[in-house]
Amino acid sequence: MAEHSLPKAYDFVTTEQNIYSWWETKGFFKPSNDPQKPGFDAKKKPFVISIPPANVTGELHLGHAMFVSMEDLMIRYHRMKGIPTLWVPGIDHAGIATQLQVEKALAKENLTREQIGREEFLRRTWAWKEKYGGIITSQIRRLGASCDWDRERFTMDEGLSHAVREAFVRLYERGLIYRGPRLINWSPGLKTAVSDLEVEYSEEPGKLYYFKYMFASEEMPPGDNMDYISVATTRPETILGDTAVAVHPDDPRYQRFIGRKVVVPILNRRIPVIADPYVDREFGTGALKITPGHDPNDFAIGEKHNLEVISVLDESARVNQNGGPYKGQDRFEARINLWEDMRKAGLVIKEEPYTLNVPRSQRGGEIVEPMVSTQWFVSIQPLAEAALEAVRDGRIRIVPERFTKVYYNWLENIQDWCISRQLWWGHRIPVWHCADCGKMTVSRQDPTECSHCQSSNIEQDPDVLDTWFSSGLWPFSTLGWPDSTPDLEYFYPTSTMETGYDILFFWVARMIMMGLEFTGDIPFDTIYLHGLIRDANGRKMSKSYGNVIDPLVVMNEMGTDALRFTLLVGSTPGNDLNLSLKKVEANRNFANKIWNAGRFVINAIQQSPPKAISEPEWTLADSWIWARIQSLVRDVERLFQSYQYGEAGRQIYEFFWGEFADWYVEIAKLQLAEGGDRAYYTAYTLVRVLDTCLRLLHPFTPFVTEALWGHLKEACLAHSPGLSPKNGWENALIVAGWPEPCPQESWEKEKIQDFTIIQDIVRTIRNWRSENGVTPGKRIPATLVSKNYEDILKTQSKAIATLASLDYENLNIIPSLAEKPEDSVALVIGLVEVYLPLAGLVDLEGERRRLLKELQETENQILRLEQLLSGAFAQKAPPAIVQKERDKLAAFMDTKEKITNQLKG
RNA sequence: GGGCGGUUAGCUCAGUUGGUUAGAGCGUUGCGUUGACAUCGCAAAGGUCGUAGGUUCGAGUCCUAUACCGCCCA
Repeated sequence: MAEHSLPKAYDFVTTEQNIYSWWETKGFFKPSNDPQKPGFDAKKKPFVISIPPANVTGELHLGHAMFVSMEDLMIRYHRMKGIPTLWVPGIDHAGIATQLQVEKALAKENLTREQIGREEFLRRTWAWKEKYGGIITSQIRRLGASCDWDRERFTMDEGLSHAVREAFVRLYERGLIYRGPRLINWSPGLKTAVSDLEVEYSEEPGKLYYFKYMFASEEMPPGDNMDYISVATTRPETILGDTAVAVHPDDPRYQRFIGRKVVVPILNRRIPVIADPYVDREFGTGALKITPGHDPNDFAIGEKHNLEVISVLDESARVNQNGGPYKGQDRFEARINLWEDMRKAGLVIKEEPYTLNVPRSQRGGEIVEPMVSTQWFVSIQPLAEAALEAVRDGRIRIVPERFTKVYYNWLENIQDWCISRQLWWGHRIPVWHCADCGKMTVSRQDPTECSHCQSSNIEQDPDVLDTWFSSGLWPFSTLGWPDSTPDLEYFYPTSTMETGYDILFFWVARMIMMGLEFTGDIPFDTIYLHGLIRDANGRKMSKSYGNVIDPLVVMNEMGTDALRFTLLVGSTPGNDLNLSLKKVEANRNFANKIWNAGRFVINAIQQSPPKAISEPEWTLADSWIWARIQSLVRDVERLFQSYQYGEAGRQIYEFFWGEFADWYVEIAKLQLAEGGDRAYYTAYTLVRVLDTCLRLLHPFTPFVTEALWGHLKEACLAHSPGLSPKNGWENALIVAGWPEPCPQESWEKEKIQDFTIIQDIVRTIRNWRSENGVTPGKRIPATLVSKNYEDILKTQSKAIATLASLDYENLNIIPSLAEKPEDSVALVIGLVEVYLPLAGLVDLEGERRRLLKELQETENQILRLEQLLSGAFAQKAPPAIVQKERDKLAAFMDTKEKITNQLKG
């Protein structure tokens, strides 16, 4: 690349592609200390992240963009610090989602999976995975993800499948896995159990149905004219599965009925009236029908009272043989028909509008049915205890801290984990049922015979495991567990788990439970949770709203760096981010700003002498920018250490644009024009500051910084090697050293103060010019008066003149002035007075009003400060703070005097 | 019902050991382009930091209560 021909605007399209493949082929993504390579040092502590595996069916969305940006930032930061860094990428098999994709393809051929059989179905699914599984990883690369692709894993890999089987068998052997009928959430559409976490409750309008539960006729006590209990339900079809009616034990309305029998409508089964304090006397009629087969609360009551559990629906949620005449009807159809029949039988009392809490599947929204079903479960209690302890005792820290409470709350109330799914795509449960003795064989290797009776008449359990079962093993299975591989030995436990707070339960908690169980160690010491990304107005992105932002489109239009910077800087830990394209646009501009500042610096290198003749004499601007960048480095380090990446990014942005580009670069132009050593040392400062900024920005905006850094390095080496960093240039910015903070030096504060005065003077003059319509190009004479700062002003006269568009030939700087110059306006900036000629530009009356307004404001401040300093503040506040306020007061007094004098004149 | 978060400029949001004139981006208004950058520059207008109490010399920041919005769990 010819150094003279950097394009005028940053071209992210070609840059991104070139840079990424360069990084990858150069092996920069590999850990610098690798147990698989010679020279490995086991004593160096690595920094490790295992990626939250993306669904193999997935298309890149902003959630991916967020976690990749965040994790890549952490990885790049640690890598630049010289820490051996590993980021393990991978994808998961996404049981249901993938199976649906393949079934959809089958449907196009008019086939179902049942028709082609399990084996053929799996063959096709693997083929599908081979074809589409790489899409998501290539998209993750586009985001700049610096993961070690040689270590990429898939949850259905041989190795990870091995880990899954080992985990299952170990839990089984410890007695923590059991199989049995329990009430679970059933998806009638998918015909599988689904996780409690995958059910969402939505409020929907419905009805509350009141009806009569008639007492069994043979029990009618003489003289009691009450022949029924009225009961209300939102789901009449479940009446078919009722096995009791419950009332509150203290409810005087019903106490006398407890223990008697009532008759299930239409079916005529006899069921008892029971007493249970769970019943809410205020709700409905105060009497509750109990359907243990189709309601979780009723199931619990049923267990307590030893009630029969009747399931009245089949796996498609049609009424089964227990539903008498309604057999074969869909659950909603049966609701209507049963209610109609009850109306005919005189059992209906009334219907009321009622807001239902409908359980819907996260996937597709179908209404989930609580059903009794034989499934596999993990006894979660012992695992949960250990997982709680690991966070309680501080071995694992959650950022932001408030989520620890959420974590505790969930684990303290956790239910046994239903791990079986009635799918074909997934890890098949390693249990074989014997047709002869009926016992189960649980095995790491596929057995040929029953371990109990040696019969070969065995068949593997048809179910597969919940995808989260394999994801839970992810931090260690990806490193080779259960084998004690060099990777596992060195890289485990990993360092930080970074993910969205929405999968704290789904995934993070499970990784902790399983990590502790199987490795005896925590899987990571820090959990960093980011928020969810919403649209510009805070609405959830969804296809039906049409407000989905596609990160690929954004990257195509504005560049990856712009998107990354927006996501990283716009977010605070654990808080949702409202993403607007305007923000991305602003950050695209920032990338362009970086690029152009770089072009300027490179040009400066080329225009300056290749070496210096004497020792440096730093200008005020030089010293100021040095002091400021040191301060920035300190702040950024502090913020990174406390996970405030967004704030760190913002500060770098402000420094780069607002201080380096707006002020230092402008003054540098003058210094460069002086030529000689002045130009050389200015170029030196420009290079050092830009280099430092590029390093600080690299984790945020890796592409533009890497590209520009390469040009900078090249320019220095070609033109003035003396401008290079002390230890020379590294091979690439991605592996360049992170700027290390050093303690503040004594000169820094003063230089910053002095330069701030120059800035104030320039700003005030610009402001005045702008307000008075003096064209920016017009150079005007000026007189600067200041006893205290005469010297500084004199050395900076050229800078002040240029930045404020003053006529340098007619700029006077003097310690004091006997008399106010004729026809001029005075601006007061602290201890400095600036006189500008009116020259017919400004009307005197307007000028007088301006001064009066300023005087008023100054007097307000004096009053405020006098009150402050005469009160308790002066005694109780720290002396340094008080002194600061005293100084301010003195400055305002001075200003007041000056303004007053001017008003006199 | 329990828990958590939010409420700061027209919009979207920063503001983490409390330090005394509250910031940014976008939008609006005015002015400005032949060498780093119009993907820009220089300025301006715009805020009783949800409300009410409290702690403190000092509160956007800490405490209590409360309103509204949102999320999670049941």
